[in-house]
Amino acid sequence: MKPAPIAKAEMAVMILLWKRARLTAREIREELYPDEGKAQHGTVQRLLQRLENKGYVERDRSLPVHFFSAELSRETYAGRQLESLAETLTAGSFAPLITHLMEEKKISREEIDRIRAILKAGQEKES
Amino acid sequence: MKPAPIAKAEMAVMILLWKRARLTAREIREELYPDEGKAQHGTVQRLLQRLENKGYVERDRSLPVHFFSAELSRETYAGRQLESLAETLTAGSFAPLITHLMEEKKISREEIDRIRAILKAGQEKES
DNA sequence: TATTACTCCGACATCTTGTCGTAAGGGCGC
DNA sequence: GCGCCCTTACGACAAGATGTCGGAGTAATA
Repeated sequence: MKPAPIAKAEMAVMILLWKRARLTAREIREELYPDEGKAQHGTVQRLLQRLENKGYVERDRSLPVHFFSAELSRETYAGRQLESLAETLTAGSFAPLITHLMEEKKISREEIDRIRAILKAGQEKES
Repeated sequence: MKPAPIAKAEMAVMILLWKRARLTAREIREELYPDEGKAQHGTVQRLLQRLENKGYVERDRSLPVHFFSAELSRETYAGRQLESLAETLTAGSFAPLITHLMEEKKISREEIDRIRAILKAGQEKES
């Protein structure tokens, strides 16, 4: 069972929910479709429903007006994507990915410092 | 213009071409569809054509039987995917992605060592 | 009760994807 | 030249994903 993908419009909803949790459908609609033209209510409800089915969004039904929160954290999602990327491209290892980013100078000096610190800390805790 | 995605069957072709360059359509078909049932020739040609249109595969037409090679390198593709991932999820920075991998122990000790070495080398060359 | 707001879900149009079938062309042996 | 085989080029299509509405049902509110 590979993880269900998150489509473009769905991702917009997730990103919103990662920023501010416990939103109503109305709030989400106002954020995503500020034009406020037609009845995009249904659209947002649909997206939320699909995300709920995928288990990525949690719906609080205790009130007639539901509240929505992200069930899948941004970190978990990012991790899964990275793993899947590494799996298809580099037999599951991450070093080659980072190597290329380094060579292309896509990582800033500050980023490198931070990552090194993270790795060092993680390694020391292991021992 | 966002980079055109590589679909599943197309990816299989790319992975093959990343392994061994300059293949004919026939060789690719034999590799991907060993069943050798019907006329999947057309399928492979289609995939190759689409990949060529996307600029990911190069076609050598100098002989009546064409030779195909990957135009997009695995590394470049991986880099783009990582960047796009970082862009949507972490405002373009990579440290949070790696942080989570560390916490989830998804990176082996050996990987960490290798990555640290890479980062260190890159940093020193910079100075 | 009339109004308003919300949820639920069927329905579609559009795209993408994987797949075939077939037309067209080139080389080769007869 | 003719037929045969292999290849390329490409139209077509079914299935699935996606984004979007609209309308039915329902609950609170006036």
